[in-house]
Amino acid sequence: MTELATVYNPRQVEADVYEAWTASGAFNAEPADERAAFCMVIPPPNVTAALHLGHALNNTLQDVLIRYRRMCQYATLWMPGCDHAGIATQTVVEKRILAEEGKRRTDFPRAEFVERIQEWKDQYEIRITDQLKKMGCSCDWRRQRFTMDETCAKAVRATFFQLFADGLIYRGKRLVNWDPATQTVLADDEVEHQDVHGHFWYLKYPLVEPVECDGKIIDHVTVATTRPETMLGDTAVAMNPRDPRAGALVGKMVRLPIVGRKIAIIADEHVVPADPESDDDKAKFSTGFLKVTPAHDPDDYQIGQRHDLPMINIMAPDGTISEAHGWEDCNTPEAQNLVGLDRFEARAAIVEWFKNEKLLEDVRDYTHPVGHSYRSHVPIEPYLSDQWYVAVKKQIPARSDEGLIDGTDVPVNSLAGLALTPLLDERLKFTPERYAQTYQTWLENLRDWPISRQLWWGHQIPIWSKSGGEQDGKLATEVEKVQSTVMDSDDGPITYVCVAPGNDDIQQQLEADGYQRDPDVLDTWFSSALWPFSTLGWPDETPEMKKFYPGDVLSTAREIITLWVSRMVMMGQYCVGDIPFREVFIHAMIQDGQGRKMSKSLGNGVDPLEVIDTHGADAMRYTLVSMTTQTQDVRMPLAKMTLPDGREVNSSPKFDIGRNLCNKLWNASRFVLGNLLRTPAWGAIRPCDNIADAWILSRLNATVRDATAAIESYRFNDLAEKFYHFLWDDLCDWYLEIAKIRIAGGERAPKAILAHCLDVTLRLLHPVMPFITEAIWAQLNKAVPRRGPGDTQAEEQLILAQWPLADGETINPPAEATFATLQNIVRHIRNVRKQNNIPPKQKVDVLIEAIEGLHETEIVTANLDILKSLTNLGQCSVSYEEVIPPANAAALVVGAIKVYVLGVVDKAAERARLEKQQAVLVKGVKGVEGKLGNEKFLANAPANVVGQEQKRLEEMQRNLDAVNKSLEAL
RNA sequence: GGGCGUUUAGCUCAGUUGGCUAGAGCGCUUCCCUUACAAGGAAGAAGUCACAGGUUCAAGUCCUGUAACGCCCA
Repeated sequence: MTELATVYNPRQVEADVYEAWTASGAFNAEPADERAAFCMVIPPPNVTAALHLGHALNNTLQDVLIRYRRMCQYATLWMPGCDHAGIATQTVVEKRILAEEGKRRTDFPRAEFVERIQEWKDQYEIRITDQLKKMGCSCDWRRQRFTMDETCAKAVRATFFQLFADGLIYRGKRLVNWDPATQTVLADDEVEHQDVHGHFWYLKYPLVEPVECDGKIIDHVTVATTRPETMLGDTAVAMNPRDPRAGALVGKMVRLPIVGRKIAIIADEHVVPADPESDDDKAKFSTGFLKVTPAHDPDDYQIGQRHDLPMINIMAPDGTISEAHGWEDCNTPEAQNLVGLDRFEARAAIVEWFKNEKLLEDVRDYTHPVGHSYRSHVPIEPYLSDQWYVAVKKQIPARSDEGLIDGTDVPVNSLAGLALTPLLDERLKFTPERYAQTYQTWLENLRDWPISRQLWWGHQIPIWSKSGGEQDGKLATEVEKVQSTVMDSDDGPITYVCVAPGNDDIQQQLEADGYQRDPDVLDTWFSSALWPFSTLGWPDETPEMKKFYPGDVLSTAREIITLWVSRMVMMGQYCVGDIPFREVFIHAMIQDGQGRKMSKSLGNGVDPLEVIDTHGADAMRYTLVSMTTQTQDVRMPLAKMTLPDGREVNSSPKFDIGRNLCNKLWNASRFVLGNLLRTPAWGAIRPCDNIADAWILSRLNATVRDATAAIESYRFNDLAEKFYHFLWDDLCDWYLEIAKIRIAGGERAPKAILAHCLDVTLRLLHPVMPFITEAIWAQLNKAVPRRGPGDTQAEEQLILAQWPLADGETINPPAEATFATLQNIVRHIRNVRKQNNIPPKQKVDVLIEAIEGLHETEIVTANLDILKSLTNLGQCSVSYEEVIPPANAAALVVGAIKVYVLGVVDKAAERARLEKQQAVLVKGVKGVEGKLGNEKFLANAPANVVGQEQKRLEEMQRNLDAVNKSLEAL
């Protein structure tokens, strides 16, 4: 077989094979296909950056699933595409333009800047697509989508309009997670909590009039705070009503330093009384008095709501102190001095002021978690801001059931309820199951979803507004195209109009009438949530929607369960009326060799294309699949490797596993292909007649059975392990070696068995290792187009071939047990040879003592040639009489068979070998005897376990006797 | 603070409903370039299953607690 090189070279194979798949349309999904559908959507990678190893893992697993289903003859669709990733992409491009051109976003007209981001997107979309293709991903590329393309945009507009019409979208002034660096609001889950080493500052607030309390005159109260700068916006001081001082103090007034504002002392349960001995930091550091800043702290906001306190915003959106955003009593010179300072500068200045005024009572170190922007990494500022929200726990109009989901405050017919119900009904399943809890807890505690983002890159919010409350008559007539509402604001009533997609004329009319479009864009997850059906053409009733929705499986990482999975289910239910997938598979996170997240800043990232360069795509895929266990993290020790072209890249020796397996498969195939001349038809052979044939076919079918079960239950590592073991240990180490001997002896049956085994192996490995298997398949088709039961013509392309079906009748445990006897004899003889330092090339003679008529005996006598060849024997005779152990012979016992290896001269070595065995056996016998002597064991253990132990004891005893005899004979 | 995960051979990890004389790959030792493969073959060595209790005839596996590391949520 000269056509195949002795070492597998993926570079020579991968591009051509991928091209062949594309050319034959193997990836294409057709809605008219009458077979059952199987559909997955790719979790759209962000166009922000190229794919990393985590993407490689996720997309490999998806490709395994889709290829498996394709081979099971489903009408498969794997929908590809990318996500515009609003804030991330805009930030990256802004940084780059600033670095390269020294220009800021605001130096460009909006359309022009968006155009620049678009260029970035185009470039990375191509790069990402290329990466996926190199990995072998079998997506239907004709259908590739982008979350901001026209099709997806239409779905976004339609969904937004429907939500608006249902009253589920509202504008609210709320405390939001504000990122002063990127100047946008973030959702709760976009905030990362990090421990920060900070301080508690103890500030004295003077009472307007001193108060007598417990016989002492009090002229001030002391509040403890980690954020002194917010004191400018304080509108109360709160204390716990059970505090003994509450009677004297609640209702009294305090004069706020710097500002001079008079604020009241109020009573609220939320305040933790001071307790220096407490383990709880809140009590330990508390003074019993809490400054209340409703506009700058979520807890204070709640207190403000309860006590109807004013909310004073003292900051500008960029995080500087400002009197222009709701702070009206900024009159004192001290306060004016602070205006314009950054929040952290203001903090220092205020602490300094308190110190100088002798109003700083104490400073204590304090480490506490602080929310940071997942994007800019600056501390989040709780900020009062107007934003659009989606009401997630509001009853959806025109839906009859108004109850709550048991044990929650989630209405069945709210968006959260729509996402939660399928999980509780078990229509939606997570693998591993534990992640269902994450999903459920999230939804049960869900708060309204802020969807506006102060960005330019994204879906601009389709709302036009004009101040004034007069309802335009025109607007009320066409409710299918236009919906409007009037809301109050600080500046009086404002009319908001939402326009359905495809009504440019109405939009133009509105703008002519003085309406202005909201400049903000939608949260990226809004469009991502629609991905499973926007990509299929919803809201139009396309053939794709009919055929492929709902989809089947979503494969993704755990950190995305709340951000994305929950919202897809929510919107799928709301928009289409069904869940977007039945199963969610959550894969592990790949860490580096030290258990750290892979990241650019640590320099421990791995580019899948570089792994493909060092090891090949199939090797990468196999290794990733074999690492996919049910745990949540896997480690990938990294190593620098040098490519033939001199580039030094990050890769990992772990990928050697896959590369070695590819090479093994390649060479085993070379051997098989080189031995297929005059292969008999399957119908012409009798595989049951030969123990090795019966054995390998049993192993083959058991492997098919186990591998299928593994893939069906997402046990990817199991899948990998099963076929690895079959290919390497069973097929190559044993069957191939035996086939060599038999073929050399003129037998032709092994050729048919080999062809069939290779055929099924290729099918089995194909989803994981598509390139190499497809390449070998083509060669096998040339050599033996008909192979295996039925002798039918093999499919032209492996990618479209039938997944193998395990034939239960061929799985043959007795044959496997019998073959194991042969294997054991071989292993024992080899062991004796090695332990006695017999050179590999030196033949040794063997005398076998067997009991006539036993099945084992027949098998051994029928396969003496194989035995001789596998262990390099000279003479090999069989005796049915008891043999007197010859001198210089090593004795072995395998079941009822005794083997004497003759002429073993190294007495010391042989004694060592026997004594070691003896020790193991003595220990084993003791252990089992103990068990069998225990009445409770006999009474309680199931009969088969007891029987098994008895059998084991007999066998060990027999072996021990033989070893003892041999030792004596020495 | 709440939830989750991990701890098994030098390294990376398996170990389904308890039945184990605890497995794999890499690495290690010894031998072999045998006409599929040295990215290979053969034979080996190597583990107090984190720790402490408990349940059971039987615990790596179940229960309780402890410790270390990590992740998510507040």
